[in-house]
Amino acid sequence: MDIKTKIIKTISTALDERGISVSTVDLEHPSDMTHGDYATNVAMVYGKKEGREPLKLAKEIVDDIEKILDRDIEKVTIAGPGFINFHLSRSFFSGVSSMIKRSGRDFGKNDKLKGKRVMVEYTDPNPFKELHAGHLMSNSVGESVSRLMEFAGAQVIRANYQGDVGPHVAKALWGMIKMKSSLPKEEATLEEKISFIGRAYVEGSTEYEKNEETRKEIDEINKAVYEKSDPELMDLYSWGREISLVHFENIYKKLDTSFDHYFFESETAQKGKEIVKNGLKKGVFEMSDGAVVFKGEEYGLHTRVFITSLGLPTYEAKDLGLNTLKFEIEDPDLSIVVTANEQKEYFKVMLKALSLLYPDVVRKTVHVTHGILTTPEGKMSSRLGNVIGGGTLLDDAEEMVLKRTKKGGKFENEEEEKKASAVIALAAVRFAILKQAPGKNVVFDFDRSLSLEGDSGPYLQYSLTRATSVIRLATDLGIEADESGEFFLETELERLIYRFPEVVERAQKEYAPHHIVTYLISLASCFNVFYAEHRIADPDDRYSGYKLLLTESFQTVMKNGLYILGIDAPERM
RNA sequence: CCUCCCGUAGUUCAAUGGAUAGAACGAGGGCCUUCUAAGCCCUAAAUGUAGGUUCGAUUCCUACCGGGAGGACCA
Repeated sequence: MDIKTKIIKTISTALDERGISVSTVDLEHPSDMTHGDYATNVAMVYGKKEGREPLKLAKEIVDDIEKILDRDIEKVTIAGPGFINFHLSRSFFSGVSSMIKRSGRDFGKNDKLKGKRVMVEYTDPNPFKELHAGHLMSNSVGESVSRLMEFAGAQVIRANYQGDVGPHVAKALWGMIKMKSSLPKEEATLEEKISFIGRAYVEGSTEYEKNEETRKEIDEINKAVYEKSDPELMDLYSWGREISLVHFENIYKKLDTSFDHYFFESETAQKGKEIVKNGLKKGVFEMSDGAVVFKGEEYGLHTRVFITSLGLPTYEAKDLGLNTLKFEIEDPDLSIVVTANEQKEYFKVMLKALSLLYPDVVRKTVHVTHGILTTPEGKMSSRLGNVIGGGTLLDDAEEMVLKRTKKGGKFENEEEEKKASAVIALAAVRFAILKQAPGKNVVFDFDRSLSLEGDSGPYLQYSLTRATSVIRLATDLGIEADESGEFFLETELERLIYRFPEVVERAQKEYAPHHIVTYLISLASCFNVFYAEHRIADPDDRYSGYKLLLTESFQTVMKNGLYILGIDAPERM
């Protein structure tokens, strides 16, 4: 039994003996560490309910608890309007450090989803369009949520859904046909080919807005792609699709994510259409102006088109296909979909419609949203030309880091420096995205958002490399880690380090990686203070063994925490 | 017009209904002959407005003000 449940049990027993029965006991960490390590407000809450003086009730409870105090709890005190504060003991802290060392990579894990299969769908870029900074957000959130689920013992299936059919594809194809003379040759670089497709898309979508004639042509192309009716067009289509996908793979590699399953709109479209047709018979959908729509108003939502009057499935129909297909193929116990929060209302409508046909699928589906990324000038849009490319962003970040490492990185050779720079750059990007609560928008200003100092990914990595390096030194000096820290000065570091599993649990429950970020920042800060105030690798100090043990447990927690964020750490920096 | 989200230091973000609202950047001042200064220490600086619920509200409710997203053939 861990310390938290032990304290809760003790409190509820004490309450029970006074005839006060409670379902849950609120136990929190006081924001001010001088108030102890755990605190409860039961005396205030139940004192009021039972018509008793809170302070008096608190005193009675404390008397009861003191009778069964064990070695993990130093003392129990009453403070303020009736808080009961628990102060953990020296032996608890040193015991925890040993336990963390034994657990290693498993420290922080739990078995809340043991044996369950969880599918997480994220990133979702569209072939023929640029993978932009927004997809990086989806990727960072999705990857971190995936790892959180793995920390709960689940088997995670990473899925990526890519829109390889639809109007945006038709626009790009139209542009490619128009610009056929400058079509890159086979031997051209991938960048040249990608850039060509990008220009073609911009050309197609601007003309689509301006020109009635073009609009018809593009609609024709759209239909032809769905029906695969024009072999020559399909050759061009396959060429562009393939190049986009190879380009995406390169970026996924940089992001250190790999997917187990790729879904494409070309495969969900037909299935989605059938679901809608079936639903039309059952009265879930209805005809309106030649289109098949779902009337969301009956459920406090809004109406959306699922099949256009041209007979083509929209995104909503494809999503019906996708979400049922997931269960046919992998049959997950939980299906998590990560998208930008601008799709929140849309998703409600789609899921409502789906729930009327496949209630089981919807019951197991969770929608996690991330904020949209805006530049200081406003929302990104390809029309305004202020879209930040995902690949470009990563490259620029790496260049910025390289500039910093040149100033004084501690690398053995240039190859290591280059490799480390990529790892540090990714940390800066991931951190900037994951530091805020999910769903909140991010105003992205390159220089300010991608900080290498203060609260940042590199700050976390730096604290870890310091720990790693001092552990190396201490080991060389023959210092051995041991628990005999009984008389050693208490630090905030040990009072934070054991909380990691609780933080993980909360982040899992809320699908909110930023709790990990917030925690790791204060943990790193505590370690840096500890590092500044104490000499760890000191063979003449009788407590160096304990300091080493504490450093090792910090190293483990930081490593595991960074892993959840999708951040790797360099050996040196 | 309707629905949803958001208003916290100059700026970017935190705070399961709890105790003195935490950080970082920026500003000012200090700390490297001792384990990595991408670090540490000190100072100044914030809950949009008005009510309500509560022993206690940044958090919950109502109204208003301000910003964003969505709202029939895009994704």
